[in-house]
Amino acid sequence: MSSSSAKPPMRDALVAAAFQLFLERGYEQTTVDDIVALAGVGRRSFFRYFPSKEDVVFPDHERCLADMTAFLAASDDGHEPVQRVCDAARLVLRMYAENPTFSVQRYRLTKKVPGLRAYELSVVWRYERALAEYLRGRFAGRRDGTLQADVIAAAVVAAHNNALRSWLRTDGQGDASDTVDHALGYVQSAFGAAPVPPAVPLTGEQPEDVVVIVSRRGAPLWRVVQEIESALGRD
Amino acid sequence: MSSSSAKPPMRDALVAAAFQLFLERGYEQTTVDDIVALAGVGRRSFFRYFPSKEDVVFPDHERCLADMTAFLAASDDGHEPVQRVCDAARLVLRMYAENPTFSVQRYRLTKKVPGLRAYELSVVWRYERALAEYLRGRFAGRRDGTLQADVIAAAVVAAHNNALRSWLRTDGQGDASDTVDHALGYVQSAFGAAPVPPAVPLTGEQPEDVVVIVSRRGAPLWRVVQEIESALGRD
DNA sequence: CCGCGGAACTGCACTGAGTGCCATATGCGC
DNA sequence: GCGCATATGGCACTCAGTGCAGTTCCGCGG
Repeated sequence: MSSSSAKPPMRDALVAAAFQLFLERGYEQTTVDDIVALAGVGRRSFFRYFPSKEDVVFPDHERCLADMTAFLAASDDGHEPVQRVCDAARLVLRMYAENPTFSVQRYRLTKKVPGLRAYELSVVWRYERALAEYLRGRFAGRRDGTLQADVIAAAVVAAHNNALRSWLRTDGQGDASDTVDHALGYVQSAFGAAPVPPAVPLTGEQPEDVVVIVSRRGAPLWRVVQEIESALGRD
Repeated sequence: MSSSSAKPPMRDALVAAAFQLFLERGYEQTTVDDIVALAGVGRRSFFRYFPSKEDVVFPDHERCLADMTAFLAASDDGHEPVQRVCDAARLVLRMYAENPTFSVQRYRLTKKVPGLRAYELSVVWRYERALAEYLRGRFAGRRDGTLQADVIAAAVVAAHNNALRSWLRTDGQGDASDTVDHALGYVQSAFGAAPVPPAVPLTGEQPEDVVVIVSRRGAPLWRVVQEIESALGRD
């Protein structure tokens, strides 16, 4: 809370002016000079707040990435790693959900402008790296630890983005959390691992190629899957 | 083979001149004027062959992406989808393996220059989209088909990149295929690969809060999950 | 009230990427 | 030779981004 708690109103004015122009005349048709003219400030000030023209479209991702890094750094061994990175991804969703209309406007922009899509990729990549680095640490001893970390981080980000986009396509109606929970649940069911009071796998006297698993109705899916995996003797 | 089989020597000369300068003085310290001066051509010609300065670093990705798209388009229902996208990813690896020293030089460049990393991301993203689009088509009827397509595509790309990078870090020694096969094997084991006879959900006379699912030992995990979901009556 | 130092802001000139337009060359069929 | 298409070169322009110097604003001690 030391570095960036004070809000410069100029920053917000620049963002507002920029989006107004982007929406009415397009991103590439708007020059930085146009933005600063509308905001009534000097051109040089723009680049003091935003290192590039693209940055004004993602004004809060720097802070969000810092939040995510802090969140992951505050983890301990009690946290299930996959669960933890899913929760970290939810931080990003929360940021989007805080300003639905702004997020939807930005979504429409990035969907149309290739340059902004490319920039968004580099932003998302930094989230993904943060998740992967955390997982690498947690999977340190494991065989193929870095491989698993990279793959799981990519899967979490992909699931998150899939859900986020489908929410954005609905103009921010409905509950974004539900969509994302469902998508992340799929990832957890694929890679799942979780510290949980167990469902009970019962392997009775069955024909050799079948396994019977009994689980609670209403139990979370990933938990059921975990039981299946161990009952099937997977690692 | 119609569009781009004839190779303009000028293109290759530009790439050679560019990399010579990039390696001896760095990417950002080299201007396009420097490159065209060394290659002995006009500045305007550079931008005829490469839409941007970054493109000269990835001269063959456009062709490779086209190859991948064609490869996926030539698929039929006999191909197991996950297997197929893994094979498509191997096409990219093959391109890298064709010129190990060039690939290693480029890797060192992209590792150091943020602008090139960002550009590489947008290249990789297009591969990922190609894989995801293919999977979306194959998963068309399936519940959460697009979600699964996006996640699996991301996982395949992440695994491929993980293996590719570790190979590049060894200066291109050893067999890249082995590394990538292993990495992709991990993804296939997580998302299942083989086409399998269906599992049979049996809901007998159980106490009300339990469900019994019988599945084949060795069935792919996603298949089991599907059975579970429908047996639990989820939507 | 005055001066003073620092921080925020502005203006200006400069580099370099990328584009549009037109001129020129080179090749080829006739 | 001519006409024509294509490849290339030259030039001027826009715009993003940077370095530098000047200015305004504000708090603070005298």
